[in-house]
Amino acid sequence: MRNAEIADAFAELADLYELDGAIVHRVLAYRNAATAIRSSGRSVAELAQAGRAEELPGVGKTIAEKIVDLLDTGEVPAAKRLKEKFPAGLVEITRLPGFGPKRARKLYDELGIASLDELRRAAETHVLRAVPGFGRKAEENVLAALEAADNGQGGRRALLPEALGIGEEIVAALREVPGSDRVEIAGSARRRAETCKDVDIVASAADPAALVDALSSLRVIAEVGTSGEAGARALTHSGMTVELRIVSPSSFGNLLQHLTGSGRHNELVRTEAVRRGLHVSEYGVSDDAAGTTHACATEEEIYALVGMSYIEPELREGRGELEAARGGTLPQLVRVEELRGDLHCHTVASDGRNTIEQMAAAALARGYEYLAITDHSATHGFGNHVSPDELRRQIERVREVDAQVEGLTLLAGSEVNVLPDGSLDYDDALLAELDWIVASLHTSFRMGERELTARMIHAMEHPLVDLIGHPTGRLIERREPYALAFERIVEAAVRTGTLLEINANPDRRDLNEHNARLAAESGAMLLIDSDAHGVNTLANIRYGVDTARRAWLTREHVANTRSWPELDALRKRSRAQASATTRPC
DNA sequence: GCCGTTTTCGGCCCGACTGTTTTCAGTCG
Repeated sequence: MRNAEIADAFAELADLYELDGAIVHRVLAYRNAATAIRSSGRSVAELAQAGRAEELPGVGKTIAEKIVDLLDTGEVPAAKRLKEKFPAGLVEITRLPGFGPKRARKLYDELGIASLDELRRAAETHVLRAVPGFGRKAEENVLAALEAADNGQGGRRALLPEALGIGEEIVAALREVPGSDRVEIAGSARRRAETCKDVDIVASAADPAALVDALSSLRVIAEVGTSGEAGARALTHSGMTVELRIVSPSSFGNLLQHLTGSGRHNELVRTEAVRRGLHVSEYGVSDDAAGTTHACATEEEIYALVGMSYIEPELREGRGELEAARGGTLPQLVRVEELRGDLHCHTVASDGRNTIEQMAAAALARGYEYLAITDHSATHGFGNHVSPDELRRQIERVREVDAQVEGLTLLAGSEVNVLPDGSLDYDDALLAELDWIVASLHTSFRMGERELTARMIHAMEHPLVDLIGHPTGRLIERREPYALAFERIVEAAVRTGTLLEINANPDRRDLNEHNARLAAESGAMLLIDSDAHGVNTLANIRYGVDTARRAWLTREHVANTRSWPELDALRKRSRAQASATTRPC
């Protein structure tokens, strides 16, 4: 059973306990456990079966036992009992905006409402307002929320580039407004999460009204809802909510920290503060003993007050960053400027939009020292495969351009398909002519875990495969990862010296932050690539760096922070040669 | 239900908003 499935089961159990009236802290304990399970890079099923689930933060004896029950029987016994007690539609009602377990439960007890349809009817016929605590407005809100849900609105999460694009445009415009002081993106976009529900912007300004005016006149903004001195809430034409909050410069740091989150991170910071007799809020850090409140212009001041070094936004997820910040062991996160080359991109030879020359020029303009041209291979369908003869000609063209271009090492590579049996779709003699080989899966995803894992490991054992491209095959919000035993893949990567890619395409970001962190901790070497299909998408590399940073990676973990000769020396074909030449006779 | 440089028991972040009620519970981020 996958981590996501186990996490879903415990998140659902939390919902059910909440409906059942359990104390909030117990419910929270289940939610926290679900989050820890979801973000574990290791297989929680394997961990639990080995009796080691309690190693996960927030998982104690009880939940560890329940994980084993779930694995053994396919269901947590407590969840089974509660599902018999509460109809499935009740949980759906708790997810409606404005509804939680208390209000859903009240309608169930008073009116027997157990589904969204029944709720709609009760609102339409004004039966709802007979229940204490519900009135005219509640009925209107129910109907509006149900309509929004029917239209597929509500709950849509944008990929990071969409949210960042909106946020960066707004920030740039607001910084130009006379009297504006500081303007920053906050929220999940600042943490560089894979998806964002809305765009949060924090500002300080001498004239807040001018900022709100400027926001409402921006091209991206369709309408401004509520607005005032403290900020505004607006909607973009694409349907994203933008939240602008304005404070005095003296507490800019407090609001920025508060709105950057994550919720879990803030909760942990505040718990740590309470232990020191302090209370952290969006307005300042108050001191019980002194009876004073310290407003913080910068986030650094807040973290210093609670005894920690500054924590980069990408790490603020409640995954051990507080302990590291207390102990002074936070990683020096890899930066996009540290990448010296890109080793996965496409040209018109397969499905790219630009020529080798154009890609080389664009790589030079980015300041790269090297670029590998890795078009798709012989069996890549979609009418853009590269036959063995075409690959030979492509290698020649790469060599010619390499000779012409100053300051860039151009590598002749290929993104080779891993066939269902784990073999590659060019013969070894041709592969040996290439400087760089990415092996990826593009077909036959629906194999069982055992077969698919063996298939990928077989490819990794090929002496010429340098890198596994987009190793889990997931597409964010669209396609689940392949059924891989990821820890086996990491073991094989370490054993064979095969690099694992963080594919920076923002639809992929594959490896994800959890897998990348596990791989690095296990001693595997990672590499960040754009997988660009044109000159414009080389810049996508930033999203791969975002994932790497969220995975706690330093430049040491990322192979392409090295020069090409250094990287060349550490890959497995060089190591094999080295061990062959130093072997005693 | 989890957890411990206060604790193996007794805590567990903080504040705004909403709709309802008349002082606040529930929801949200």
